[in-house]
Amino acid sequence: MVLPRAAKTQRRTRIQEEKEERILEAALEVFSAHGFRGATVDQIADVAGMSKPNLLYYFRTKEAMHRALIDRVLDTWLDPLRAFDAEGNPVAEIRSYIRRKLEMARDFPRESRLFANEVLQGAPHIEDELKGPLKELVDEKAEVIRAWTKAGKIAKCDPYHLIFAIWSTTQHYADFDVQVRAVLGQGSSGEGRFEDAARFLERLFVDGLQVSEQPIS
Amino acid sequence: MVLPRAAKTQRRTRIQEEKEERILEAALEVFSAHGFRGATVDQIADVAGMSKPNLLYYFRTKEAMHRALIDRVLDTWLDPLRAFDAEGNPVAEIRSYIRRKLEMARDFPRESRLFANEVLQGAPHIEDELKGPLKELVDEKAEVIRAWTKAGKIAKCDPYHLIFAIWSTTQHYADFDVQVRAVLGQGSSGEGRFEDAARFLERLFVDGLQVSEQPIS
DNA sequence: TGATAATTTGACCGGTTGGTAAACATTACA
DNA sequence: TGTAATGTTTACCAACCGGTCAAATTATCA
Repeated sequence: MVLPRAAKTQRRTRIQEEKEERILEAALEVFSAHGFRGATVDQIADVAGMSKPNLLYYFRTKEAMHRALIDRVLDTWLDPLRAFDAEGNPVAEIRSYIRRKLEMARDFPRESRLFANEVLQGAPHIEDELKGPLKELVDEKAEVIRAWTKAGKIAKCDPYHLIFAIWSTTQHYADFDVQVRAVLGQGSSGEGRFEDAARFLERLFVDGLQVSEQPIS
Repeated sequence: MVLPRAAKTQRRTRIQEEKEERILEAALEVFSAHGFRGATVDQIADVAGMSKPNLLYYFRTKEAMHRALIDRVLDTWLDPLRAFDAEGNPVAEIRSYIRRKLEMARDFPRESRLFANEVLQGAPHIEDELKGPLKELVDEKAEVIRAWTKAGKIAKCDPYHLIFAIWSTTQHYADFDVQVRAVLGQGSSGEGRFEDAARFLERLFVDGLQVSEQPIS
């Protein structure tokens, strides 16, 4: 047989799982760094440590690899938003969401850039995911937030733009990492960056910039 | 002479200025939509309405075009931050900066995406600009903000992360436009999006999410 | 073990890409 | 007007890219 391929076999061989794993890891590395068009199959094969035809034995096309990668990563990427709890304390929930998102920007910057690259260029490969599962999840959580504002538990605000603001501020530290580093300079290049960001963002979202304490004098 | 090129001639001919203008406009369109690597010279030539060799007569290489485009756009892109006035009212200055940045995201989304694409992929072509002029400008304005916090005019906060937060939240509406549209759905597809965002962001940065008025009941 | 299926590889292909060479056309200007 | 500089085009190239193919190698299991 010349075309068993992963898709046709009922059970995954040990070797299949291992190789597909290695390929997707390499694909994440390359796609996140160069975008879909900027990435080359040779590059991915090289990072995965196998020949190009061998790689194409497991994923027929570059698009198939990208699709498989998106499918695998999207779910875990949305986990923090799913954890948003309608029953919890509003301010604590938002604070916790910010913290989780920031941790993901720190620990999984490649995943963040994978989506950023895609969305930035018009989301040609993930339009359905955006309009489908993503929108539904956001709609659901926006309703939770709206209930909180109506109950007077947090300040009245547009829940969608609140979510956008949390996304953008946290993912900024993954997507625009080089810029953040360039501006902060060598001094703050360690992990302290994320702790400072966490402190700032928690305060921003909870208190805003209005003076909350009187100056010491 | 076979190599007069723009660089060699002392004075720019009328025709040179016109063509270079058209080329940079087309380059902005294509680079911002596909990134440096994703853009092709043929595409740019097509959008500019001229043949590829003709285009390469004015800019020797794809890189030269990109470089010229960056140089031209970066200055105006940083204008809002330059307008940040140390003598003004702190809260009013920040509010005004947010508004300007949001207007730029609305009116010049291509410029925003041009930089976003570049930075996202590690800023291989603008590293010097980031570490040089950008960092210096940010350092200067951060000092202004720090003075405000020390004087107790606004809440104590890290000025760098404040600037990052304003950048990310405002540019989000340009860079991640398709995602914003997908999540908001058809209903809010008009310009109202930006007015809502402006209202939300002003409130967020000034007041935070803490309840500032008692619920009506 | 032997045969069958699964995996891997080198050679290759057609299309695209950034860029060039040189002939041709147009403009500027003495 | 004539001519030299400037601008434009057609044809082309070498490198690269996604993907194929058939042969070779390795794993599976009766």
